[in-house]
Amino acid sequence: MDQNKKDRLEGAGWRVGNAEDFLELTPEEAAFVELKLALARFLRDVRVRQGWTQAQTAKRLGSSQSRFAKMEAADASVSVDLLVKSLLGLGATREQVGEVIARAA
Amino acid sequence: MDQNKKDRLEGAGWRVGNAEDFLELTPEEAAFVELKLALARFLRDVRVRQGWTQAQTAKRLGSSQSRFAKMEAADASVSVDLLVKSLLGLGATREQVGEVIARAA
DNA sequence: CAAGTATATGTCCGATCCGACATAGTCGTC
DNA sequence: GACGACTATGTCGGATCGGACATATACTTG
Repeated sequence: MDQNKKDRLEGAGWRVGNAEDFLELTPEEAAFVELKLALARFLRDVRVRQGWTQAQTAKRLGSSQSRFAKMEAADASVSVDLLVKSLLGLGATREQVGEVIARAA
Repeated sequence: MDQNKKDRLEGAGWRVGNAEDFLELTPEEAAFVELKLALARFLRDVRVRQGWTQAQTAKRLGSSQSRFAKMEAADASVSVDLLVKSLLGLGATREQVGEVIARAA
């Protein structure tokens, strides 16, 4: 968010910050959430790059469209285990998974 | 294992391979196990480097010595979530976690 | 706008996970 | 070899996860 918009919102009575501030996460919790989000984004990238639907991809993994949607959304009910297993199941390498975790925004 | 030893064992009627062969894991499953083992080793490194016992470290994390032992052993009852959360809780960064996953043996 | 296709959200329940406790094994010191 | 400190293993009950289903929302096409 640019500074202008931030100022305007705060001028209008809004408090502006990141998820860490808003949800009052500890730094570790924030890092964990970021890590999950990075994996979720990567999962979507892998799927979209192949031109697959969520339903198709879920079937490949022996899962359901709804759960796969939650994976891509980094839903609270989705574990890092599931994200990593799914990525590996779609052909991503351990190296790629590590890179995504290490370097993602 | 060097080739000599491998030959001797196989000559004696042993089949020699890695965990993947022995347990008949798929490549994805093998990669997932390796990933867990890498995190478990890193967790032990972090603890030992600080000169802490398992009990001390577990207490810091709000867990128990027995569970922490299982973490370091990459026990089947330990999730990647728990390993990652524990590492972050001990001060490791997301970048370090990613590097360990990407580059570990 | 109806129908079709894709994605998102809420809920259920069986499966798995995790902290805790008990106890067993390991190692060094006396 | 008894003791103490540390680590490993087995088990249990409560908590969380995950596949499935139902349903909602969003977009496209005729």
